[in-house]
Amino acid sequence: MAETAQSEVGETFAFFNEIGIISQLSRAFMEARLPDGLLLPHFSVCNHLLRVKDGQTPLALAKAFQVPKTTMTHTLSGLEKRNLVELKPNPKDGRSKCVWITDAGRTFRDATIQSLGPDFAVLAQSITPEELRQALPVLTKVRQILDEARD
Amino acid sequence: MAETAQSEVGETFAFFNEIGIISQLSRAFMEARLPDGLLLPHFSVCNHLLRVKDGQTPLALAKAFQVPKTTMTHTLSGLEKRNLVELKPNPKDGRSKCVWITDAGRTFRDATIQSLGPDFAVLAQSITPEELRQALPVLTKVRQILDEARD
DNA sequence: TGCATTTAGTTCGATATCGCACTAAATGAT
DNA sequence: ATCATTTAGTGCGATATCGAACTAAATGCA
Repeated sequence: MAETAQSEVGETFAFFNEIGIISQLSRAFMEARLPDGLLLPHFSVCNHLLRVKDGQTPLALAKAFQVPKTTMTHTLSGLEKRNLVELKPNPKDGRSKCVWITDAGRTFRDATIQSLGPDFAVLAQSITPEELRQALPVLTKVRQILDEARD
Repeated sequence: MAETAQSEVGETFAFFNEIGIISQLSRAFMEARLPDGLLLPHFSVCNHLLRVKDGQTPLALAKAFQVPKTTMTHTLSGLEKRNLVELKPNPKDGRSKCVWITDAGRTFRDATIQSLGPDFAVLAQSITPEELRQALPVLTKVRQILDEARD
């Protein structure tokens, strides 16, 4: 253990540092395109409901995004207030609910993706989709490791 | 533009999605090791002051971490209250200040890195430093692009 | 020099995030 | 069937984050 090079520790920190800063920057970019009081988590949930599937429970969504369930409750209440999602009772479980996207929610998600076109174009000028695609497996692997280690 | 494949858009989203979740997870891991009311930004600032250099202005730190200056004010006030950093007037500029790490700040940073040893060991079991090192250039490039585009 | 503009930092208000404690329903063991 | 335990979601309080407006100092320009 004492053999673990200091430089490796430093590089690991650097790795997570970059991750954190990119996360912050990309979030700011996205939110600059979103209307009124909607933030990245609102979009992410709508996108997830459409990309993956509808009718999931709030807890399943909280796990998918790795946020505490109270945070998901808050996010969903914001979406519901704007009629972007609908919460119905879960027929399989009386404690639970199911989250369904609405037409307005789909429209919101599509419009947001549209509005990001210019930003993606700028990004694509400097970095190829190949390069991003190349990095993705490592990121996914790191995510899975952290995910499993979270106990 | 219309030629831009849908799949590429999807992959770009996936990329930033992974980034966001890894950021969240790694932050949670770090904060689980930190004492009392100290959070990741507190550690990050101390680490930066030691790794890069001491005596920088709050604004320089805000830019380094890509956070609004009001957020940095808040973070620094937390560090100062615990005597982990010291804020002195900037001799070159009467409006400004310089942030210096204290002995307690150095101790805090070293102890935190120590305490992360086990987590890093777990990580290293599943992914080699080589793999992280491999992904780093892409991340740095993405960060720089976003950074420059931020206007 | 005098004055408009820019810049560094803070204050303040709004709200996102999250831990803790709680309720109600489901599950499991006897 | 009964009752302890677990689980899904919410309410509440603390605090992190951030935008807008403000103050004071520096800068630029006439």
